Amino acid sequence: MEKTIERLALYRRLLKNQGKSGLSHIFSHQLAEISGYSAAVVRRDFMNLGYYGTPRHGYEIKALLDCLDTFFHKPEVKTLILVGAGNLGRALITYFIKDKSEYNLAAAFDRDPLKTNIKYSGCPCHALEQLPDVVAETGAEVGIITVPAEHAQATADLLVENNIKGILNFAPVTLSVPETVYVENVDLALMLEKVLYFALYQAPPEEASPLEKS
Amino acid sequence: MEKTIERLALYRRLLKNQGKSGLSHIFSHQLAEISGYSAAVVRRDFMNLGYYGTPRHGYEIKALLDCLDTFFHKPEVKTLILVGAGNLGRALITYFIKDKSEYNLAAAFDRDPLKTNIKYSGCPCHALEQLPDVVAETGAEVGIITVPAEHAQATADLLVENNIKGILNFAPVTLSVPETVYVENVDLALMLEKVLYFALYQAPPEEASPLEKS
DNA sequence: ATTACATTGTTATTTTTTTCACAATAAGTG
DNA sequence: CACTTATTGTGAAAAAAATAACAATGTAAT
Repeated sequence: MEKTIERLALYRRLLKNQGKSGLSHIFSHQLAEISGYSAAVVRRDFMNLGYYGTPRHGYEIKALLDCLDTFFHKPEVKTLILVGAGNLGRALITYFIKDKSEYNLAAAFDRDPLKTNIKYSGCPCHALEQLPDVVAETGAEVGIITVPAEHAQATADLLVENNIKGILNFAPVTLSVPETVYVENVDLALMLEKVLYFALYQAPPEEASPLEKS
Repeated sequence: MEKTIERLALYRRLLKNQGKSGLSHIFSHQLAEISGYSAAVVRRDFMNLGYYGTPRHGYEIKALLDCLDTFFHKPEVKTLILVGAGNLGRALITYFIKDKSEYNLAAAFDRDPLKTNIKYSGCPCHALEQLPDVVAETGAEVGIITVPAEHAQATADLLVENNIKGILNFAPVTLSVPETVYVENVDLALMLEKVLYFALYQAPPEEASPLEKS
């Protein structure tokens, strides 16, 4: 159900934006249109979620949103930390600090003294040594890694030692962590490589390719 | 074969780094270890690629890399552009400009005059109006979108008009483009949401969950 | 009421991806 | 040269995901 959960998070955001348009209901094919998936996938996802619409009227946006919020435990605001205040790290601080109501980016960390004891977009950046204390005080449970590749594993180890349960990893490294810790890798170079491949060397939807079974 | 191609790009990078260690051969289980996939997946991927190893010796790294380079058309250096020189955009410029040998990030663009006619990490940033000329001159084929959500579709339209064939989109918006254009979405907020969900509300590998079929 | 029908919920099918399992292979050993 | 063994290549099975198809539903129109 991993794919379904990814899409549910997307639907939730789309519906929150859509809410502003004043409509009270939405059809599976409309959500399909704006999400880029098919109507059948949308209906199946809601079936898995356990939310039911009505024929002719579709899904009631408000109730559906409540259901999605419950699914994602949404009144709870979870606390995050970020390690690595380089260019990408600082950009992500700015990116995530905006969503105050959804997450609480409590602090950033860096090993470089020149980057610490400063606030970036209002988020305090501490020395790495302070990570255990800050995690203990703030109750942070999820960490974002934006350190250079060579320090990524050590950073992950530090996070794991301090009871972080989930990691969003931007370092181009396969992290080794206990299986109780969830890691999601965001490998920018590989994503670009994929775009290059499919955009330039692959016929549009599904035509001939070197890998095709003949 | 989409998943296979994603992994092939990863193997390629791992092997390039591994190359420094001086070893001439590698086993499927070793590559599995460092890539985080299984040995069976690695072998099947190479089978699909059409590269064959030898029992007892495994895969010859140099020849395998040559094969992967060919697959990804690697002597060719493809030209990229980036639209949206905000925090994230500038961070990505720094990120991608390093890989001179793999890609050529020719230029960035922004609608804000304060951000244009400057170089970021050596990459010139122009006004949006100059995009058609710059694309024509540089032959850029792939674009990176890092503009705010409300301008993302207009940016995509502009890229498409100028014959861009692939887009790496960081705006939290489902872009609508002709199906001859390949779009890869990188939705940071959704990825964080996924980590939160699986890290905090989901038993480690595959245990009970609200979505589980009972 | 009755009818028509747009839309849902769900089953069945197909496709894609992963896992399993093992015969085939070739390198080293005695 | 025969024997052992680690490893590959791949068929077959399983699992996951997407697609197709359609009966059930309930709304609205007549």
